[in-house]
Amino acid sequence: MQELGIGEVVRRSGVPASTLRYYEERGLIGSVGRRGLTRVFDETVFERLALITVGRSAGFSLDEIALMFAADGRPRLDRAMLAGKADELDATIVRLTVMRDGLRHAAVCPAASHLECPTFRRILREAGSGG
Amino acid sequence: MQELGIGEVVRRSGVPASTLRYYEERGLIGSVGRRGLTRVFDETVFERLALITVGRSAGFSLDEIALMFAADGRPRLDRAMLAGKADELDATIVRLTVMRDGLRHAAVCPAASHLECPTFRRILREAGSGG
DNA sequence: GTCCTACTTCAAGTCGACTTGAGGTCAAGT
DNA sequence: ACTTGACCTCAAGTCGACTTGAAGTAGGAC
Repeated sequence: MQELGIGEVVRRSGVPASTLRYYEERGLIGSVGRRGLTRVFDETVFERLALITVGRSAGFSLDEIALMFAADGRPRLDRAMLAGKADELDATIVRLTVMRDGLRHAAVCPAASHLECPTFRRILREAGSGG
Repeated sequence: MQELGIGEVVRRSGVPASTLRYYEERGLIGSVGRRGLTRVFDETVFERLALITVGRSAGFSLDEIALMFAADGRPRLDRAMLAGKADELDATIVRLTVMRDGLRHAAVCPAASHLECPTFRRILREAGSGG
């Protein structure tokens, strides 16, 4: 597989070098090795970065994301954890959907304040009880 | 409407008093007034807190959430902004859905490492390009 | 040989969102 | 009168996720 310098990874991923070093330090991405001092990555780093980005925007911490990578070690626990995370995500998706609908409504609602709009308030109540 | 002390709000919302004070300072919730030194809230605070909670888990900053409340001031801009936020949310929801599917798959996938699983990698690629 | 560019380390700084702690007020109970 | 408990303010601390800056190295162009 092709070897990549950090600059190349920065260019192709848009992730700053400082962040890449930080992720490596945290064990989220692994450089293949070193050529002298400088890190050498391979193509798989982009997949990991994609997963990190998506995971972050899903509200997972870097530690949690790191756990998802841990292929070695107890796979049993790992898989249960993944399913758990999927459930968490499901709940989040529901809440976001409610929020999105609320915003869409508020954007066209004639009420002076969104908090005075019955529809918006109902939506909020649902979000509060459901989440 | 019924007047509530901060302790009551804490009990019914689960939000710590320190956080309530902080939100008030940031202009996210307004106490109705003061009775002596102590803050007095009314029932609408729960709706606001619900919106804040949902908004936070949707990845909005407190500043952004504060803007959503601003009923006064240019309503035109406000509504466009709300629609924009709704679009952002839509994108987020798509990404989360992809992530959730990826996790669900990984939870049952027989591959040793999730990164070796073709399905998982395809899902990631989609997430990366779509996000 | 020295300049440039791309990399390196390590410590410290930043930012958002809170939390914690010290010290004070006030009303009610004993 | 005094203690208790719920509240207050304000400054400082914490935590996660990075970023920034200073100082150094390694390899190629001139």
